[in-house]
Amino acid sequence: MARYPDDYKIRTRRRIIAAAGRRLKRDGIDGSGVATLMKDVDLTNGAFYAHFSSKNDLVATVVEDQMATQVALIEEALDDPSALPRFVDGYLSIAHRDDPAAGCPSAALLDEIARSGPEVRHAYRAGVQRILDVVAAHLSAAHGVDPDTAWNRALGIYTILVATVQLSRAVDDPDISEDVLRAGAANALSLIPANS
Amino acid sequence: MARYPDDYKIRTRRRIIAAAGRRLKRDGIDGSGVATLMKDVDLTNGAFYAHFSSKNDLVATVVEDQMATQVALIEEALDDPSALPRFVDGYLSIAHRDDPAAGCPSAALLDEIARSGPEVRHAYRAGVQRILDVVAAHLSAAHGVDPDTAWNRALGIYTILVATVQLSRAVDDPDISEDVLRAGAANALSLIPANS
DNA sequence: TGTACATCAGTGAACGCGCGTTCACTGATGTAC
DNA sequence: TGTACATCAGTGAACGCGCGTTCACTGATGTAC
Repeated sequence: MARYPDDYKIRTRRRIIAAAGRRLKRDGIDGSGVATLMKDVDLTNGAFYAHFSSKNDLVATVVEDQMATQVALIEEALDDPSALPRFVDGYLSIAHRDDPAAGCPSAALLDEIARSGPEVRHAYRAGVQRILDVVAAHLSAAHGVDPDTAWNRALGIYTILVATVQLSRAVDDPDISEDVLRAGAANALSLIPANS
Repeated sequence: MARYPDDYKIRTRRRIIAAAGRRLKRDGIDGSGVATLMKDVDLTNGAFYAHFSSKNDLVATVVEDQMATQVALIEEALDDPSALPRFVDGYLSIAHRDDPAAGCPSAALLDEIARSGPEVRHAYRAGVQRILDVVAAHLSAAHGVDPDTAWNRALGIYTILVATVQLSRAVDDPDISEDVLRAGAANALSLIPANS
């Protein structure tokens, strides 16, 4: 029908979403302009509105996509009973701290998401619920945590991880930043019972 | 010497800093323009540069001021041995969740501070260190926590509080938001040993 | 086989607007002589 | 006592720029007949 394959446009859309995920996590929501986002995939600003109805539409889509990626990543990581402590160490690594663009959307954007409109916050909530469900299930299955308290425990670990990375990025002293990461790991691990 | 009292200008400066603290926590750093910040204290944009050398200068000053306020607030709150759990409940209250402008700067701005320049991050680090010192000292004195681990423990409580409030604001479902606050309180309290 | 038209992803200029910052100016008060 | 000048916090218009969004247009391909 046209010179483009059937999935050409949707592939471009996916490229925009992926690149915008990195850009938003690096520069923030308010800090990323539409023209820049399109330049990241070698397109011009005008083409943006053939793919999204507004910047807000893109942001909500990106948050949904980023959270889905995070769910998949966690599900894959928690494949064996000793996996959670390893995941915690990776999350609280210097590599993650120094590369927000490739990292967790919550650590990079949570307070900006909190200031966003209903679509963005809806997408975030759906994602975070799935993450907490996965972690809670793992805590029950692999660590013998009472299912009634597993969700609470998952949330404790989640909040420690997110704010620890935020804090390690915000602080201007490299030694303190590393201390923060180490302390965060100790605290997160203290919420994980030894394997049983 | 002039029609103004000696402290007139510095009082205006303080008014700007206080109003900007509320505005930044409500709308974010990138979301708050200089003209709006000045309008908040019934002045025009031009007068801004008689008080600050740049917007960045103001933001660093505001972060310093906000963190000093937070330190004072915590020092005052932790006056007796049973004070910390009460502070946790207040921090994780619906009132705090629903009023970012009057609340904790970390909960409102931490990831935007992490993206800021050295001046802002320096001001933040100085403040957060004092907060952690105060909380760690209280944990040792009032809860018998080993001084070697008190700082770690303080950081665990701090990160749970900050990210829990961020999360409760980001989520679009009121029931889940309240569950998050409750779970955050349970987790934070679990890091505080019973009084001894 | 040739020509007219349809499809479609993307271009790039333009819209009005708000951004951070600069600067000539205002107007009220004080001092000098 | 009157006048010229200094001080000072603040005004408000203007600077160039980037924002989100719109839209007439391009150019390559396909279909119709």
